[in-house]
Amino acid sequence: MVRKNAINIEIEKVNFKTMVEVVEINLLEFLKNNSFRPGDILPSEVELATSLGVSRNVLREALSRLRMMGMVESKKRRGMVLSSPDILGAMERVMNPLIIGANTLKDIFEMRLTLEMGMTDILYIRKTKKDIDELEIIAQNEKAKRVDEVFRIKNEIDFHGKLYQMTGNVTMQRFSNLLMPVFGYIANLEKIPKISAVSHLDLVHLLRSGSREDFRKGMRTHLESHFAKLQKK
Amino acid sequence: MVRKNAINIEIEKVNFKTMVEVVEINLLEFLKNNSFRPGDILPSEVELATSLGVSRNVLREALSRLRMMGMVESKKRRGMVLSSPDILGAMERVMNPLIIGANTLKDIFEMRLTLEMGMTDILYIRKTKKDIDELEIIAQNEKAKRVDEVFRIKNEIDFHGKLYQMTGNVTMQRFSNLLMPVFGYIANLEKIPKISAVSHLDLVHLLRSGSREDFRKGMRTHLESHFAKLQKK
DNA sequence: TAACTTTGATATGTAGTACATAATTACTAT
DNA sequence: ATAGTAATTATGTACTACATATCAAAGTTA
Repeated sequence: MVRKNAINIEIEKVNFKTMVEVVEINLLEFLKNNSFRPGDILPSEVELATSLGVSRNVLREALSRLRMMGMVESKKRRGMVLSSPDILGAMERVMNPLIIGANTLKDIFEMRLTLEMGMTDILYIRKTKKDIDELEIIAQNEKAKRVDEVFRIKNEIDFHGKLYQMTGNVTMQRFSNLLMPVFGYIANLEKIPKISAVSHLDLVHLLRSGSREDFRKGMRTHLESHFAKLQKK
Repeated sequence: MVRKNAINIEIEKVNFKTMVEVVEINLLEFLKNNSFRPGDILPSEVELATSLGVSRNVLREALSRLRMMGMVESKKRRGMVLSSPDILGAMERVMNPLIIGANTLKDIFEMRLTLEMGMTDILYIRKTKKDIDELEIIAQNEKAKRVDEVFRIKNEIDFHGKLYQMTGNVTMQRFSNLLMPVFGYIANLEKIPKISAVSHLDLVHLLRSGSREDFRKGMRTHLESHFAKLQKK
């Protein structure tokens, strides 16, 4: 390949893809274009490799990525089958606040606030007495315990985690579990004020006998310190 | 290995991990335990392979996964450096409504509703006249165009996509872009009613001169048909 | 004939070798 | 001292080999 000038060189470098990356893209395209569905059996590794014109090595490195996402499962002799990917699986592995960029951390924190402000409607559709009772127990526990920093964060995670669980939306719940470490990390950095005008226990009572609007406003007040911080920037 | 009974066999099968999976976990642990930070240089492939007791082949299949997440970047001779992962990258690749499980699709759809109900506060912090003007143009466009099903979905995506963009949260915006195909897919299946009590244009006006509460209620009414469907189940 | 056993074939999983390529370092000659 | 060149090193790709699990078919026994 001839390199004509600096600009071309730059473009080449930016656009340069290893064969593994290319094969990964081609595989995804192949599956989409041929309308593969979960349960369908893929061609064997050697077939794929030869038809893509790469070594089995490269093909397997690309397949390894699909396997990580749960999109491909394989058994010896039976071959590979396409399956429903686990859309959060990959995220769960890399969710380490220490290596994620600061901007992304901020974004994630805001998403958590957004989800909790928006969960009211679904919460009111799915809430049960049993769940509210359990939530109340969590909220009461924190009063009993020592007002320790570590415990406080744990309580915060327990309480809000229970709320997510009450939505009956397992994907949202798992997503929130990813967000929690980030919350803990930021809470630790920023030393969030210890008291809010609306406590967890207040929220429980609102959820039990208040209107949707009441609960939403309560949640907004409960999260006020976080929103105030956003406003400053 | 002795197989005592059916239960043990089952347990063995569930817990069975390939060496690639084990190495992937070990690598992530290794990086976490040794406090690697973005920019740090990893040991060479041969060093890692020998220290983990596997072939370079297996190691590279595991590394390929980290590379996919953007967690590892490598240049010839220079070696591999740890970098900030792209937490949504993997999700973007597998977000194909046709292969994602029905339950997950439902969850994703609910998350979209939750985010849009919860985005009000951040929207009011970040909104600018310029953005609202642009949003209005989008809302007006849809009146001009033919009330075609395909166009309707496109408009819906344009409008709500613009809202996400207005939050200034690129992660949330990217996330919403993932949700949109799912929305389109479900909208196509369920034949969502064409008119809502609160139109896009109404929302624009609320956002421009109404209070937070006004906008939130407007959005709730705008999404009513979706919430009504949730209630039935 | 039916049930069971054995054997063979096949696809994935892992290891190892080889070599190309890019980039850094060391060396050499002027 | 500096420009140019050679050696070094780590990744990227290819190929071979073989172990292992599993399915299928052939063969065997009751």
